[in-house]
Amino acid sequence: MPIDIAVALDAVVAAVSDDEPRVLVRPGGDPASDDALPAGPFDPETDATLDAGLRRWVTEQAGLELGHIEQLYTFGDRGRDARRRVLSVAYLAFVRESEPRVASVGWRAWYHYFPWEDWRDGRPAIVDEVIHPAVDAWIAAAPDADERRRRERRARRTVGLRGTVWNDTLVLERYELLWEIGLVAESPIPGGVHLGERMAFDHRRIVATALGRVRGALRWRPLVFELLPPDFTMAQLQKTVEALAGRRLHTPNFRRLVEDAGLIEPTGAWRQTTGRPAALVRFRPEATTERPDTGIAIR
Amino acid sequence: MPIDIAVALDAVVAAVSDDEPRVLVRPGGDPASDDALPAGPFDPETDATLDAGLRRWVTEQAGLELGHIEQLYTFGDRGRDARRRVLSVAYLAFVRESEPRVASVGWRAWYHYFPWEDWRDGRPAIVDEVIHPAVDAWIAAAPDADERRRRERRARRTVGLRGTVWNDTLVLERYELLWEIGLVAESPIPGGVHLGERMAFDHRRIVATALGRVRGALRWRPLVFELLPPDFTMAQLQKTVEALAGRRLHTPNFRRLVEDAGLIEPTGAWRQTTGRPAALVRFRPEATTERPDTGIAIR
DNA sequence: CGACTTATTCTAACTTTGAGAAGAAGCTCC
DNA sequence: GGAGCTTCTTCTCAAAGTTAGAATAAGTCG
Repeated sequence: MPIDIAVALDAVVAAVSDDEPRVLVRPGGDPASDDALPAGPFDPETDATLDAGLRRWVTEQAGLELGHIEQLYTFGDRGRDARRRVLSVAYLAFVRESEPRVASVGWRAWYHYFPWEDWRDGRPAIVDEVIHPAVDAWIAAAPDADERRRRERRARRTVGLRGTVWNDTLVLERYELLWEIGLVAESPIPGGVHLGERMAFDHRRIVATALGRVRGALRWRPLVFELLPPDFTMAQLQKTVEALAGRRLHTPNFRRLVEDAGLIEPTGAWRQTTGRPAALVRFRPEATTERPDTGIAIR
Repeated sequence: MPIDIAVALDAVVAAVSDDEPRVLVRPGGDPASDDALPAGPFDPETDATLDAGLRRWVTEQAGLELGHIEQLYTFGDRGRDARRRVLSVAYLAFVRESEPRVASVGWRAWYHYFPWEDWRDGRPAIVDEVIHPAVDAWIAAAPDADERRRRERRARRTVGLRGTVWNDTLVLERYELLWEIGLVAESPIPGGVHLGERMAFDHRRIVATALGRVRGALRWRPLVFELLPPDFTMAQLQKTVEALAGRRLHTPNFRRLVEDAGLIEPTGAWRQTTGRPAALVRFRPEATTERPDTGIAIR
């Protein structure tokens, strides 16, 4: 007979504004200084589904109308919340740039919590100056050769140690490594340098899961369009993708990729810029029936 | 204040034997005739994590040692289980072919529940003879033009209507469409033809989620190797991938793909066949650090 | 008008993929 | 022992897709 348990719904509400991916946070959680994700109870009496429950309380609390939502992960580790054992089902939700901003909650840049994930202005200095040295020390401190080999392999895979590739979708794996070696404030390891801003409980881990999911999904689902207004320019689309992917893309190739995939169509209108005017385009929903993967297959 | 609720852990335990992907089921659930997934309670007192809870009771009940496990999805819809409102966290687990088989539970072929997903011997007849006509009728029955367009688009995307592509990863979306139009026995729509074998509760939906996940993950993670013995031949690997993907692959290209990705290395040993002997190979774990995606990028 | 900015198109080298042919190495059977 | 069969393995070549850079177009600003 299962023992009953409280279930909470955590929301990672994502938007992109001013070319910056942002997440909705409750400023002042518990402890007061840390940002926390908005969370609400799942009430089996009133909510027919988990999705409906999430939409209900986000609308109630933040006054936001959510677009596409999807389940992220269910967290049930002991010690997540010191006060009480809860299970929390985390959701990822998208909101368009045009949605009204609310006073009771704040929008924080995603890379505020994960500065090492933003490669748009080149390789972040902290990767070579902080992360790699710390990871090297951790590998050297392995108790035996077998463990050292495992650590070496893991570090190559997650943080591109010794010239190996930096896989931009491994956001969670990277955060977990930094947590283990004491480079983030939430880590139980005392002292040391702490990267990025901390969040309450295990919320930064949840946001890492979300960012990884977004980056992965970008490639095979038309997900960016949930974050853009109905009509947009190619430059706007590219900036949004770059913001999420955390790296720059080659403009002519990006354009060809998106056009050849039939993902967009011209609206016929134009938008003034400080240079040549840009054609306005819109998403083509029929694209989803024409190709197996309807994402922006960067790389 | 959240209301407490019972939490169950459902397991989709997958293995491939005799070139057939199989799933572990409890024969005789409730009602007695339907196969059910093995499920156990999550006990917050004894289990530190959800993963640990799952491993504990699978070992207890089925005597199986699970390899890699991963969380699939959390289901909380009202009406899933008529007896009581429960939340269930579904997991996907892999077991090697060599693992002992247990008497109390049975291994059923995946395609027993999803005959329309197996394209290894060509396009299944039921696609053109049953599914497409029924989907056509459902589109024609739309109340208005707008809804008809939506249905048309959805049908093209999920079941490849009117010559569009059949996307082999959309297993869940396909099952849900068949459910909605009454082509599976679990559907609330009365009468009609029913495809595949039914399962208890919403368990077929969970297995559909698992199959879709496996097919998707195949492309970017070295997941097949969890299902194979340590040493295997290229033909064995290809057969296993084909079994999961549900379609045939071009042997020379498959070999080149896997070899060029550095996924395998020769063991030096050979295996007798009824033709030319085959070289035995093993998975190369270092591959995970050399490329961003370490899957078998079929398609 | 000239300089600058942003958008858009073009092109050439290179890489990957798709499909088939052909060769290699065993077996069975006459 | 060789013909024919089976399975494994290598090769080839055209088609398609990707990368990177140059060039062009169409506006704004001073």
